[in-house]
Amino acid sequence: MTELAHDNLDWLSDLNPQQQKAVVHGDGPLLVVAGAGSGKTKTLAYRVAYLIAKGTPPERILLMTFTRRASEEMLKRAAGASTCGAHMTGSVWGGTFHSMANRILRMYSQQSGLPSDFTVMDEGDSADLMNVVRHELNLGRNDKRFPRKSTCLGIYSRCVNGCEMMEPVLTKHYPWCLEYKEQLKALFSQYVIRKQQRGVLDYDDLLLYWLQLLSSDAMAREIGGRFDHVLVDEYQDTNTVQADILRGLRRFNSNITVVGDDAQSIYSFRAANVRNILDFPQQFPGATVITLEQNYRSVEPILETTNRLISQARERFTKDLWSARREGQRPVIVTCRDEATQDQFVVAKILEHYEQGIPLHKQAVLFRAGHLSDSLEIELTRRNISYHKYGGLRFLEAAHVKDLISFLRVTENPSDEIAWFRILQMIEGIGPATAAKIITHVTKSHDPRALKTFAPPAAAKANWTELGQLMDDLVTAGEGNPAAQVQRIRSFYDDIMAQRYENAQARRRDLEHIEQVASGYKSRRQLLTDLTLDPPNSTSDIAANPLKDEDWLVLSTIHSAKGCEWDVVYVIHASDGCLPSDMATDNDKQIEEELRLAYVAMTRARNFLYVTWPLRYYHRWGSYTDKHVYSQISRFLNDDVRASCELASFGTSGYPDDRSPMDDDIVGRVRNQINSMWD
DNA sequence: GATTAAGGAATTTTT
DNA sequence: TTCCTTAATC
Repeated sequence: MTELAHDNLDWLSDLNPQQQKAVVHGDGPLLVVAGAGSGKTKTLAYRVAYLIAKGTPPERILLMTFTRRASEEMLKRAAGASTCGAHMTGSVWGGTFHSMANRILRMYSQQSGLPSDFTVMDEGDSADLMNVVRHELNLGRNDKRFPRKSTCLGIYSRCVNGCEMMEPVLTKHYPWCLEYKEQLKALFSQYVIRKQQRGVLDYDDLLLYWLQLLSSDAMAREIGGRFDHVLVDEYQDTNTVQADILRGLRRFNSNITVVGDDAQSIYSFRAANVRNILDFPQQFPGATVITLEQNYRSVEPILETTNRLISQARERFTKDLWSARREGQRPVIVTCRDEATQDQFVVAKILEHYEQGIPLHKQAVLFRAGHLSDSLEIELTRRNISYHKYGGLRFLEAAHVKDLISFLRVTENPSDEIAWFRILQMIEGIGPATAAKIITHVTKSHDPRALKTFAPPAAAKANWTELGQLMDDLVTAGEGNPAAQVQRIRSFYDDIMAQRYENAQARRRDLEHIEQVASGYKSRRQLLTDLTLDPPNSTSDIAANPLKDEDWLVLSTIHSAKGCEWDVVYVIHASDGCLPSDMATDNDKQIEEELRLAYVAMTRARNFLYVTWPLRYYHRWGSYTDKHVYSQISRFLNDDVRASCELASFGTSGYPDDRSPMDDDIVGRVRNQINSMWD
């Protein structure tokens, strides 16, 4: 490493030999297979710092991560590690695939055939638009079994993200929809046209348009040529379109670094494809593969258990991980009498560790699905233990929040019909039919102020002028100062909200939070983009900061816990049916993903790991009886795994049974290719 | 054409 | 229980 010495790269000595090799890798494709807790973030951060130190201008580096927070975190570490400083890493292109697509498509909107003011729909809006089109096409009129809107969108999304035809997608994932194949094709084809007419994109379109743009040599040269190095984190969770985008970006330069762990691939429901990481060496010929196997996170006994757990998987890159942290408590598997007992156990342990000096925010409770923490949350509230919940039902999906945002959206893009629908239906006396008429009227002039020139039905007169005035004010306010616009909207919307929904007080607080968030933005467009592409993932994230220095416990879905670590981890509801989820036991592939999910959950623990499962589940509805079913322990906690753990029970007597731009043609081509997918 | 009432179906993970 | 669609009424 003579080279390092004369460049004063002393800070590299922080790394182990494998990490160092990855960091100083020269040109050409590089795959870093990084086991859980093996210093993956550090390695990627240091590589960014190294590239900059070696003279790559930061704005010529593209760093793609799973969340924006992850990229901010990484760049902060890069700045801290090296001598290059924060001012350098500040200009690295960092973010998610979707936010990067948004940025690129804004720059090249003309070449993509998109209006410059296009807006991005979230999933709910996309499903609503799908539904509008479905009714217009008269599909499944009197057919109760026609797939529901979210299922339709799910099928569409799978086809797009997995680059697969309808037939195999339906056969594999939606066999009960096979008989609707032709109707779905017609629906999707019209859905695509409708989005183009309205200047809206769904999540999938962001990737799809980006990929199509790169299919032209000229654009691939132009866009790919902006970056000397492309780095991708969590590569095991990318889908086929994303892998194709990377290949498109690297057609004329092979500097690409991907980091991931095939044992932690947990997003196949979003069409993520483990093959991307397994086949990387074939897809990018000449790739160097480096494996990181030393775990810095967990104590040895925890690692012993998680190694045994993941050994049940069939195809893997990674070998077993080893830890230098020898001493430690073995994981504890706790059988509880029922859910309430499980809550009692978890709370008691949390307090016990807290007394021992581990603050709440260094402890986390993990679970498979958002609702599985409902009863625990009630218990925590009762005991006055504050917590932040990540994942599960999201803030932006609440009706009143979507209502408010709709006003911003139509101001930004007056053709956004789903947003208009929401707004217009709020007005007393306007239903779907009148709303549709108004939308046609407003869309014609592409100006929200055109509302005033529409004669409303008599029943709607009262609020009509007020709404017109609001739209006037919003247009006049222009691009800037979105917080003031939110405030103006609230003055109109507050009464409507109070009338339409219950607990207006709580909802009002939500809207205040939005205003607070908006105050951090200079442009309305940027605010809207971030709200849809990078939504706050904990309700308390967006809360004003009165509780800022208070200590809080973390509750999280396993998916949202990816990449995190805590001193103490509680994995609750480790019973068959919850983990693996009943919804995902149709085939081996799904079950194997559930296994990886269990692995991700358990490898988040540094010092203490508790895996709990309730023996009885009471029926949720029909609380008048005490009917219950017995559950069995998760099939993943087999004899081998259990042999490495302590077994305990709580509230039960004894341990139960085991059974337990250059190319004018691009515009047309992109459009044609996207449209022809459904012919 | 809008609103409300009643009946029926379903129930994960997230950009 | 909740969400969503459909049918009946205003």
